[in-house]
Amino acid sequence: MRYPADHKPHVRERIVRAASHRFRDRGGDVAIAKLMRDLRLTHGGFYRHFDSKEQLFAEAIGDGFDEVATGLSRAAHEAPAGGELKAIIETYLSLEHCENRAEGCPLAALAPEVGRRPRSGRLAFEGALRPYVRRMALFLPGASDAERELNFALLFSGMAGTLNLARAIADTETRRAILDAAKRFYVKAFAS
Amino acid sequence: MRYPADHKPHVRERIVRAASHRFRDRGGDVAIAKLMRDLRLTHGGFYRHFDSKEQLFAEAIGDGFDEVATGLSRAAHEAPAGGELKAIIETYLSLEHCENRAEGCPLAALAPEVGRRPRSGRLAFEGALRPYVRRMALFLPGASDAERELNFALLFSGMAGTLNLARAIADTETRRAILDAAKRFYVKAFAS
DNA sequence: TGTACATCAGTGAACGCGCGTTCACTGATGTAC
DNA sequence: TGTACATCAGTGAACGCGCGTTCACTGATGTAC
Repeated sequence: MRYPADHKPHVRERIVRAASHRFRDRGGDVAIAKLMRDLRLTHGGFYRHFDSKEQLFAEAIGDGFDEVATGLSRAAHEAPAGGELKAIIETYLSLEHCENRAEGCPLAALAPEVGRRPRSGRLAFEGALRPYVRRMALFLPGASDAERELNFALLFSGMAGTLNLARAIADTETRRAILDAAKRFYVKAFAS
Repeated sequence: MRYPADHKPHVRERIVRAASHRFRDRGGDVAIAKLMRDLRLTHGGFYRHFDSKEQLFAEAIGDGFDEVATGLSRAAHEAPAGGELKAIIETYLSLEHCENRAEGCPLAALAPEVGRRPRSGRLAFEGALRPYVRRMALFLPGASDAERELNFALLFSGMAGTLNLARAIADTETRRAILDAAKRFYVKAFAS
């Protein structure tokens, strides 16, 4: 082969990673040609790696959840013992997460987008969400897996909604006030 | 004039109303020509009423908040005394609201979309949001306006996030479980 | 009252643009013999 | 070892499509005189 054996999967991974950031930043409004150009490739080659933009979208969401779960897990492990969940909540609701959509939680950035897609797209989303749920559930209260997963749904969907409200507001001080109030609220509700 | 005096504002209102439903249903992905066709008009006439699609978007959001505030206020007034906020929460988190994006809360359907727009778009959003805040704050706990408005931000952004998660999930039973858990959670946190 | 003109909401062709996807081609390297 | 061919990731022109916006035009009715 004219490229090293691991060349193709490596390029594919770069495409997914870049797409993951762009989709979170811009919603569905991502052009294949521009995405490829940023990676010093041309749009024609895209279809050597993916069947369609739709397939890329599904994989990009999975990659995004993985990236965020890793970041939040790190925050938890750096926290003092017993303060893991508090650290996760405060990291999720930080001004930094609010201002960095591209590296942020796909649940916040893309859930409405996914809700508008056909059933196949929603099933792909559920599949991508599952590892995120499992990794975060480790830090959540609850007597059973089912209970912890329901707590994940409540806590993370609530925080995602608050993040979206903060992002839709122009004034930084109002943003900060909302995020801080939400930190207190969710820490009290889930991590006390 | 070749049309009755109130013809133009009446048509304008019909455009905003229809756009409000379509934007909530489909996000930014709304075509002016199709929108006008549904109203038995042609796309050319659109620009007699609006400067741009952007302007329509801003007005449509305001109209959507008004529609939802009216629905939630009605639910509150039909509730037994003392149960107003509980009724609002249970209406917001109902399967019916979940399944009817087009008539649903713009905060859930459009906040991420707005967060991606330039500052002018976010300011327009804040302006459209304000009457919604004021009308809902009437039913919220808090010792001052500021406190009630912060509670609005927490409760409604949280519920919006949960609605978006439920909408992104394919399975109806999982949806219902999440919505029911959220009802209990938010009623306990804000209406007890 | 009658006539000529002005108004303006609505029409539909047209423009320019960007997009997702296809496809014949390139060219560096691997393989067969 | 050397030569002819196969492979296939990547290229870039092209296709077909839908969109936001513009603009010359229509035609019913109001106004000026």
